Amino acid sequence: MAMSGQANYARPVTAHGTDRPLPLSVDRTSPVPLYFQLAQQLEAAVEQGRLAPGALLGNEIDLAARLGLSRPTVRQAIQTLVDKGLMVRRRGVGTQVVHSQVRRPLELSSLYDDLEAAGQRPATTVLRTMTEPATAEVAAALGVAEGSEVHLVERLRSAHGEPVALLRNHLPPGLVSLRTEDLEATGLYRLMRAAGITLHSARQSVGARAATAGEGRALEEEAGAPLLTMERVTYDDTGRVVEFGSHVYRAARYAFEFQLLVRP
Amino acid sequence: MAMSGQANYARPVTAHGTDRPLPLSVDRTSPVPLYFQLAQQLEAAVEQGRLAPGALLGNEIDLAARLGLSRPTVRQAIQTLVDKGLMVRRRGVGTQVVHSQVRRPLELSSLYDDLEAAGQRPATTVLRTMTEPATAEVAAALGVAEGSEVHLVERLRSAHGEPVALLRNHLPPGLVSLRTEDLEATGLYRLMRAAGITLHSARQSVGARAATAGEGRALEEEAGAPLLTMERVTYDDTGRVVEFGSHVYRAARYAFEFQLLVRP
DNA sequence: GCGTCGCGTTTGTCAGGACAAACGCTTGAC
DNA sequence: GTCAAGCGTTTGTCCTGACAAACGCGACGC
Repeated sequence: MAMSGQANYARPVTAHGTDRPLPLSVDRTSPVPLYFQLAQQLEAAVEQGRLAPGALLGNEIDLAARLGLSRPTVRQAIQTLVDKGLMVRRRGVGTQVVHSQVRRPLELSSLYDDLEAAGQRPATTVLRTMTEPATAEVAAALGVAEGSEVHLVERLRSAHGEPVALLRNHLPPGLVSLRTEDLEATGLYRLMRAAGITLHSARQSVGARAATAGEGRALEEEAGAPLLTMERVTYDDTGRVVEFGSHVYRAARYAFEFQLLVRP
Repeated sequence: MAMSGQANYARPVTAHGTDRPLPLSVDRTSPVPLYFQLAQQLEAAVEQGRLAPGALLGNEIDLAARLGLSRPTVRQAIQTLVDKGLMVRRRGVGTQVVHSQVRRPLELSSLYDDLEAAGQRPATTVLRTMTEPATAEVAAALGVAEGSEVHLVERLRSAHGEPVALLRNHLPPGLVSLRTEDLEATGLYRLMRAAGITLHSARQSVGARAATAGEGRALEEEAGAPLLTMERVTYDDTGRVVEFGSHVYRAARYAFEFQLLVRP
């Protein structure tokens, strides 16, 4: 490989080890931000293997010149991919694609969406919807006064006709109207989004315990069978608590998978 | 509140509702980046309640002028806090502190560090360290050939004299020297970091199952007792797999807590 | 042979400016 | 009274330019 200079420095972005440069371009007439267009194209290239793991991205200045962009814009695009864990920057070396299967971090997802994405055809049976006075635990989680009225929803989530999870949710009053037909047609999070609530973050606790007799009956397990438990408090973007969920999953049918990144 | 203009627009950063501005300053002689200094001060103010939830941060231009910084630098500082979920930006409104208890996202942490941080005084007993041929499952996780030699470590982790978890780790050969005295004095991740390995990300799966007879004996539970299980594949920053762990936790003694953020 | 120095490369940080888009409030018309 | 338009505010995006710090490699001296 004859190169003019001395050291073997980073070559431009090439497709899978060849010297053919990756086709990258941005559309300035599009309302999509330029940095976002570039980030999407790079991410697609990584996912499709056109940018091999370990491949160097070529320096930011050249990349910017090639695309007719400024360096900050290119940096912003790369930064979003670094934040996702797809790439690593190294001063004096360059930016390279991280080796191997790095999946996306777990999103704030609903079980319904998870199952649907896995092609499992989720179904929901509403067991109860009612309004009741908040217990101490529920009041603390929702940030309301103990004894004040809150909504309770109990649902059984199944996939392929087999029960997967028992879902108990408490909600502060007046946020969403909980109609049984809506709850059985889709997930709770979709209903909230449809009601104009912007979900922001959630605090989860995942543990395990033995099934009670009632849980066993609902989930078609024996009493004492191991269950995976999840408690979640969800906040919207103004910091309000919008939901407190206490869910139990059949251990044989469900596990939480997620990706952790070290914050640099 | 007499203001010159018409609408009640964002006031400057004030301490807890008063009109006393927050003391913010940067040290240009410090090697710490300016944006980082500012981010730290703002984060500390939020944590100490000097910046109340919902408080507006005042517009970026004024803030930059007050600190003698440029707007991009101020934006970079704020952006890190937005990424952490501490603040929310809204165009035409301003940046405000998110309400209430938003904790940090779960870091790629070791059980040892978790317990130590919780003041639990962890102790480790090494049950086995050996080298063995990789099974199909282990080989797939570590990315080595089936049957090639890999290290295996089995440890019992206790807190306050009571067993908490049974830890089985497989490691590719030649990465770290696994001496029993080191393993009992600290956690595996610390040993890796000390060996010059930069941890980058991990893929985890959390589930539940019933304890086997052997697990029951080790953890002082009965066979069939519910256990929390965690499998983890850890990568360093070059994408190498550095560890594959299969851990079981006593359900009564441990749960995973973490914070999820919605990616905008 | 081997370690050290220097140099070029590349990313990290920071400045200052400009225009566009979203938001909330006020004003005005009906 | 109610709804629409207008306007100022604030963040979002993008540009150009500059210097500093870390890294890897070759060249040099021993």
